[in-house]
Amino acid sequence: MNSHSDEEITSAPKGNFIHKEIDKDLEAGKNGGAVLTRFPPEPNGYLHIGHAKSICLNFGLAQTYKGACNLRFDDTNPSKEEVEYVDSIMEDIRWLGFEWNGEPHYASDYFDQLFEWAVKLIKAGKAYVDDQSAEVIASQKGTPTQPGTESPFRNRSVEENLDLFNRMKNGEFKEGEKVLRAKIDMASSNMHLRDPLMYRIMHKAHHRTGDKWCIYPMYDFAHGQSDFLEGITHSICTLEFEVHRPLYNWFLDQVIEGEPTPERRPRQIEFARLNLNYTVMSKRRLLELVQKQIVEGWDDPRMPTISGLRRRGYTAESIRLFAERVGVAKRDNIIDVALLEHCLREDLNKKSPRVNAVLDPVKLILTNYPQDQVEWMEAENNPEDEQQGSRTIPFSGELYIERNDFMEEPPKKFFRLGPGREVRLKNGYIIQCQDFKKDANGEVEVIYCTYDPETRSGMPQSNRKVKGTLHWVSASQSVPAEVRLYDRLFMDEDPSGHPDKDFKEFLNPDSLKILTNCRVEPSLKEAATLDHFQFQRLGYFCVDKNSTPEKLVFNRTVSLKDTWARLSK
RNA sequence: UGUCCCGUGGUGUAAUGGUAACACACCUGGUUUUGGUCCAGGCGUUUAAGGUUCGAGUCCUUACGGGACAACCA
Repeated sequence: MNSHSDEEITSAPKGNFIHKEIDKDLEAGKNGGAVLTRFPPEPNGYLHIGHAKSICLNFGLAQTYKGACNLRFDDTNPSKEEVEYVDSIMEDIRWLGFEWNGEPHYASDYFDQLFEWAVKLIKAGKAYVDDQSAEVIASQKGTPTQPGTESPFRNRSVEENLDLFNRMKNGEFKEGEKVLRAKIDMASSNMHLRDPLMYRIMHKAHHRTGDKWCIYPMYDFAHGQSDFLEGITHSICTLEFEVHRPLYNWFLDQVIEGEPTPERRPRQIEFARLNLNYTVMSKRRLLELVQKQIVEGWDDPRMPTISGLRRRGYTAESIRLFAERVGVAKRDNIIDVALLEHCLREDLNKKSPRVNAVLDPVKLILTNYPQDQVEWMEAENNPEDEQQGSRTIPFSGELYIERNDFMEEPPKKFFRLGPGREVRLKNGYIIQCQDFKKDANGEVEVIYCTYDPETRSGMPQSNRKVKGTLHWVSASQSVPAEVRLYDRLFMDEDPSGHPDKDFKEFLNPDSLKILTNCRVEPSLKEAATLDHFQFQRLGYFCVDKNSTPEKLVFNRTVSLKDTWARLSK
């Protein structure tokens, strides 16, 4: 009878503190029960994993409350912003699996309205034009512990302010000559309330409004009002804007004053931004990596950008899962990148086919295998998912195995090949090492083994227990490939914790290793760009965007959890 | 020295004032034709001290610790 409310109770999401705040607002009947969030990037760089957290939060909130989420470009500073960034941001959001509400919005859409509101503040005696230089204004601001002093221009008449502001707009002044400030309280304990700047002069073309404007609003004068104009109900941002909230509300109060009570009034809620160990997240630093060509570009697979992660082989699902697992709170946090990697493995484990590849090949000859014989062995594509079926792979008397799968003098816990030892070749036969040959440098050149014909995979005798199982490819049927092993870019756990130092000190010299002699099974010839695979026992790989049918290139997305690596440590 | 925010295992996130839970990491063991996956178990009594209460991670006070704020950036 009352199944509706039962359902609501049982299906109620756990929810973070933001859900609770929204629930409170809803219960109080605010905003007519609407929930409209927004994701407001400044188009001055590419989106990174930290933005992904914010995107998942804002769009996720919209989904759970059956509301919507706007995309708004916070483009109030033409000196930093470019169309390239606008495009990449939209692509990345879509790739993550989200669709914004209607058309994208731009703070620059509201320049006319903001100008009018500025005039309104001037007329109300709440804003004034200041002729002083940036340095003088800064020195009058005081410090967090000492009050500021008032500008000598603070008490200009409304008429003079109006005239000056219009002339600012009309381009009569040079950059830095004048600014418009809000008249609040130079003694406030909150620095942001000490007559903050509303407009500055910039004789720069804007990527959308062109040369129409030469004065541009500051973030504080644009953001809250943009939220208000769009009908945003919950304006979710990161912790550093906490001290801006009184100003956010102050501007809204001024703008609304004298108007009928608005249907919706936006409310700013702050949460702690994402930090990942071994990872630099600041846009300034990432831009530096790109400009100094320490990385190939914004989508370099070592970058924490969404496009970099994508090229590295991260799936959108894994990033959404990660965003869910890191949670949302107000505590400063440093998430272990191992969690990100875990989320990826969890997703890739169930969807990526297992294939054979040998990264560092050494030849293995089966001395008792019929010459020129080729057998096609059946191999499951994914033991985690029968639906993915199976394929056949060529087996012959001349194979390649991984160089480090053979040891001349194996230590105790080494389960793989050594003189006299037996191992299974995955999907093949059990073999025994009889002999090996070294080259002039003392490197193992060829390993000679015998195979046991009764132990072919699937045969009755094949159940015999052996300690190890190796992956392999047939020497003549396998195809050459280049494999790029990416590691973390920084060695320091907290590279952003040393703001004064040149971060080059913390770069990991092994962040990229290019292996050119790899061999992969023939089925990979037809691999499509960005498809991901689990290379048996080696990790998850994807085809790099620069790969061609003539030259296969793979990126290592993430390694398998490697117990042997830990044992040998 | 001011204002604001935050203190729960190694790392994160939970817990109508009522037995501290989940995930990652780590450690043990089991299954396995991947040293993967999967399964089972182990690892904290909530920064400290007071107070309110039958009962406090949760409320109050103080201390201590961490963070933010002094761009014509967002």
